[in-house]
Amino acid sequence: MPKRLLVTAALPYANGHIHIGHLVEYLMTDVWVRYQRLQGRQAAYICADDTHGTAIMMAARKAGVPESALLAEMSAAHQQDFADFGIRFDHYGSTDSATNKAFVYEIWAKLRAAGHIDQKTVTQLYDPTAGAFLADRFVKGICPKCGAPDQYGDSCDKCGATYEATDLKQPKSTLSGAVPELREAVHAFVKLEDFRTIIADWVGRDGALHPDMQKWVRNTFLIEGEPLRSWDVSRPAAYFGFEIPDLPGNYFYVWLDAPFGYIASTADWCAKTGDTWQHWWQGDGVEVHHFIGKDIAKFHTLFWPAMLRLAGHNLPEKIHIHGFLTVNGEKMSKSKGTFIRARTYLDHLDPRWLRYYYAAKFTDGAEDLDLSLDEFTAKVNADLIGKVVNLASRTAKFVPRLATTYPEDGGLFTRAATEGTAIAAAYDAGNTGEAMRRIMALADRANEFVEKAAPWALKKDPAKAADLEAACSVALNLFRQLCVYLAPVLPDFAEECGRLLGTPITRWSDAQSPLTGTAIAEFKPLMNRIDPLKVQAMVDASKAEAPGTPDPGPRTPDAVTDGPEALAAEPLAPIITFDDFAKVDLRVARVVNAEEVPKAKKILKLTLSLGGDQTRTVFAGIKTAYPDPKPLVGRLVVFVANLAPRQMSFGLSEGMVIAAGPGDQDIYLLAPDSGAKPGQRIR
RNA sequence: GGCACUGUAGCUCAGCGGUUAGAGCGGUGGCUUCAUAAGCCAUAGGUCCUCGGUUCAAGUCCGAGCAGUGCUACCA
Repeated sequence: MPKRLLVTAALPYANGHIHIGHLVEYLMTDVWVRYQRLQGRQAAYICADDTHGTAIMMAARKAGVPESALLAEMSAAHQQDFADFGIRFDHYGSTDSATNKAFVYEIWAKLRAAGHIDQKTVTQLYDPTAGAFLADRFVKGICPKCGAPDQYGDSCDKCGATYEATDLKQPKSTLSGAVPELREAVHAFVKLEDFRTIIADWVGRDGALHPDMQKWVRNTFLIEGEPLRSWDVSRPAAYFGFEIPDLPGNYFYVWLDAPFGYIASTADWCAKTGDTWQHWWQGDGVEVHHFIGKDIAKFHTLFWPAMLRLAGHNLPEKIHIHGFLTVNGEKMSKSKGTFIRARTYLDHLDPRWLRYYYAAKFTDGAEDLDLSLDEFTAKVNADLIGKVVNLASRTAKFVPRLATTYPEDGGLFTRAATEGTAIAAAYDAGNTGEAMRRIMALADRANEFVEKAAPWALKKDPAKAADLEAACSVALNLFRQLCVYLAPVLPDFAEECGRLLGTPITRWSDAQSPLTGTAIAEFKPLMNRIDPLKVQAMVDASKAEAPGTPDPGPRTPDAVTDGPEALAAEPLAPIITFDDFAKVDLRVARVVNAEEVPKAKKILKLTLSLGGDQTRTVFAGIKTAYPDPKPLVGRLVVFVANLAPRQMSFGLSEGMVIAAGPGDQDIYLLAPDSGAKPGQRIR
């Protein structure tokens, strides 16, 4: 007996617009849900905006509006973007709802009652200007171990030391730039170890996770002899979220309430339809399927099964985990115009093209998926236009109706009907790419048939009218099969095919028997081919949207408009005295040797000359930006000469070189103008 | 360094113990001109990363190594 399916996609954060990376997940889920429905299964597709947390709070403050205003606007934008890509949710809710609050309060009561909560006083940095405690990522300062500046509050990016944010030297809030002060606060922790067996059993359940992800969870968290780390689920005010009932002034961490948004959104939907949420989350008749990206696997594979079990709900039947999107083989890049918002795509291109291209790339694994814009153009044009649409386009207008008995076709239709089983299995498993390959193979065979039957030749000979009708009836029925198989990906192909052949496509089994005798309506173009110029226009528009990235090319100084992002990302530090500054001895130095360090991904070993026979060795974390050390040799750099030496696993580092930029590829060494001599002091 | 994944035609990938290793795109040559310059046929192109092992038989299983990717560690 078929089970009902409750399907969710991850809840997009209300702090930004949907982009083509998000769409991987919502399209993957949409295709799967549509497939299941074609098979006659009852499926609910539930989503919502994820609304809580510090980031939303700060965005609202910056905009000078209440959070609710921000949320309403973003929810509307999200839903419009999804709708325009043909992503059809049964309900799109919000985690900032009374329903969700009730679910969160309920689980909280259960956690308390069962003794799964620990409370510990945590000394944490507090931003008096913003009036908020600072999560690790909102504090920057000097690493207590190695003295590196500009480090986040949890670990040093330079020496790798991990520490508490309170250990940072000269900390400052990235929210306001204020100097944080120490304040004590009680935090609540869920003792995750209490749920170890539940989690391990669920992870081991056949089919719950892809084997690769199963290994990941086991190797990363379920390590023998190591208890699961307790999970800090509370945040002191100010925080945008639900207040904890028995800890006034404290709020639930966003990742506690966000997943309950799946259930709350279901409940809100059920309230409209007269159904009950229990009908979808409890008992034998239903399976829960979550679609998520690999970045949030931890929350869904550890915390969530534990919470669900305690709440008395079903554990997920399967968590479908996908990888990230790359564009042209690289991470999406604002400056290259490959960070493309859903809306920007829609302004230039047909959403069905992306639906098909993504579908052709989906697998059941968590590997990244590449959108090669050239391949995108070629594949959509060749497959959808050249093979599928063309099949109808070249046969539909020759005859007024389909033959009353299905003609002999050499077994083509039957073979394609049989192939439906394999295609269905591929869809079901999430191997949509395989499904697309099989469908296109069928399209190839259908076009071969048309080629041999040559209806355009038969048309010229009135004596062959019966043959003409037969040929077209076969071709159009093969086309219809393709439309059925493609229906989860391209629902409007199926719809248009229904109109063309006078019989709607409503079920997967419509591909099992040919249509006969129906009148053929006028053929209308189903889809246009992709014009590469439009793809380029979309990329150009995305580039233009990217802040602070003027087009390369000749620039005059007054034409440069530098964006505010860099400063906003890291506000100015508190005022210091000249004496403070004078303590830092900056020197011009020449790189006399630069080499890679074995076993270090980010480190280069630099030998700096201060003139004469004075040299210093520095291990600098700049390799990501300067992968080849050779060109560095000979150039002048700015060197912090009186920084305390630091023993590192590679050797002794005697200072540091100064560079700008946030990290990774964006690191820019400073250089004095020509004429400066190694050893000269910089002041 | 740790854990994992990947390495097959120019590109994207399929094949995961069994005949001469496949598809699509791209290349080349031809045919067709019904169709949104679509389609069909033919053809070139491969040490299936390397080295060992198991087996009657290995891209396909095992071991080691190399390379790439992701997470993680190192990163004054």
